[in-house]
Amino acid sequence: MSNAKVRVRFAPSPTGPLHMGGVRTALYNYLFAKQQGGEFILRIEDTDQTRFVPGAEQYIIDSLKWCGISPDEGQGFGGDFGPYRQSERKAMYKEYADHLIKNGHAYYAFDSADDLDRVRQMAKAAGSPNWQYNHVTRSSMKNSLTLSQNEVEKRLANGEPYVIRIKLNRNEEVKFEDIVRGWVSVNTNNMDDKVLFKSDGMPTYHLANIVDDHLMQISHVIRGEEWLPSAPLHVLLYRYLGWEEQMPKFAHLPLLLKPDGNGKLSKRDGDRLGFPVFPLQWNNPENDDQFSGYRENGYFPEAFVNMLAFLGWNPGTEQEIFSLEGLSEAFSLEKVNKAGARYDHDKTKWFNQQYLRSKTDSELGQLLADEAAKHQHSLSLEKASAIAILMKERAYFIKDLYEESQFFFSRPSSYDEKTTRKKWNSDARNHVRALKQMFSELEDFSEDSVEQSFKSYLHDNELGFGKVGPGFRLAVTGKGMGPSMFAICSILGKDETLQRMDLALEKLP
RNA sequence: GGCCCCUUCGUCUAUCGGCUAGGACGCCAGGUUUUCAUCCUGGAAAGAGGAGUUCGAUUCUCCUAGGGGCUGCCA
Repeated sequence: MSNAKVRVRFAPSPTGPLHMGGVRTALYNYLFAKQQGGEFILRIEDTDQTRFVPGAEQYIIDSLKWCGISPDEGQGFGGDFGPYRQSERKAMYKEYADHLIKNGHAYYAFDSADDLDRVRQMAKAAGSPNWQYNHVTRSSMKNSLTLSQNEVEKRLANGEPYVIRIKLNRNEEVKFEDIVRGWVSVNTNNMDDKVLFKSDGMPTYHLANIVDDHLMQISHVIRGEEWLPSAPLHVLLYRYLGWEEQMPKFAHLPLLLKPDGNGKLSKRDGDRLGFPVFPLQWNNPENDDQFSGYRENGYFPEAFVNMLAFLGWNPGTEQEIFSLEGLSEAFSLEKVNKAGARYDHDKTKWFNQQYLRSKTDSELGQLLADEAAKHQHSLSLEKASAIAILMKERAYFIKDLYEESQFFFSRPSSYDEKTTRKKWNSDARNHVRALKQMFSELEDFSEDSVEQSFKSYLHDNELGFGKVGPGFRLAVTGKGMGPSMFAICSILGKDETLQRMDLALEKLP
């Protein structure tokens, strides 16, 4: 490995919200950078002005921040290699395209989009589905290879629209070593003369990405597998630009696949299958499109990140719960898998549950109190913590914690129908009445005290727990199941508990 | 269609020529629990197929099949 400083970039295009596959790419870049003591850079690839979506760039920045993987440098984060938006670097690219023309590795092409369309249609009709602008077809097109120099200069002087295409040699094997895949090799006969510079004066991704990576001194290009087919083209560009010695190392990541059926995870899968595919909720300002986000669905960013890290990578040990720091220590590109990873929503929920349980009681209490406040329930931190301790084993999300705790906040407005039918009878009614009498005489209404009192009642009357417990629970909480009744009573307090018992005696049949 | 990449339990994965193929999620059963949840124990569940290399292949090579990606003046 070279001794150059590690600098990696995440280079999304602001054409919409960043989906979880993109977040994972960003995460792997971040982890690698942190582990190597390098820098993680955010570059916005907005060379296609027709696909600009307002708010998308901010969404990307907000998403990275929420995940805790903020770039060290880049759009929105400052740095010495800016600007970090390709549209603002527009003026830089032409010189490199010109350089390629001068050294014979690129040429002007004057074919209009309509021309190309027509040729492709004709080729298709003739049974060839994939017409390419390449070393054989370029000789019958309008470009600086077929037109006289005079003609070319005239067209340029007249301001005729043109693009600049790379000129590929025929039958040349292009090889490079990918960190996750090993040697990859493609013959130029199977590649085409890609457009490097568009007629609107903007570079295409291919040119911009090489120029910027070089200028920004990027050491490793870590990106999705969908870029693998164009990697050889990029290698050639480094070569033709004279930068091959400083060419970054490549690592092409496996794709995230949809949980059902085939294909890569797409933005519509979430709504279809009932889980978010985006980190944050997205409301498209231009139409009514709305996509749910992990944040809004109550996921902890640590859980989301932990889950994502394991989709395509694992540390080789049996540890699965990792903090961000832990991940960056354990991470290695060599242990990234080659095959696509199918997203598993159950596993994601499990991760969230693990993180919920790992919170301290007071953290959980605070989160529960916050959640309750959203629903106009004011709750002391002390009480919230007590409830959280009791309820956390049955929650995946904070909102579960809140919803399952409803009976603490308000008296039963109804009673569980099944439990009423099965457990509420004249005996149950008598027990509740007797217990109420006993409890009313208790000075100490702590969990232990209530339990002791309750158990002495059972003992004195030679009753089993099952004879009295369910009716008691039903009376106080309206439910047929839940955590320890003694703890519940203690949290509710003596007055409230007694009043609820009264209420039940009045309302239940 | 062409090119490239990939292929271990349902899913995420471990194994870097010699294992009863391990773990996690989910699922099932039993136990603990007044109930539910938790927790504990156990269970079902896999190296696509075919050749070759080798004393020995999940592991290396090739072929086939299957899956995925790319195939735009999109990234």
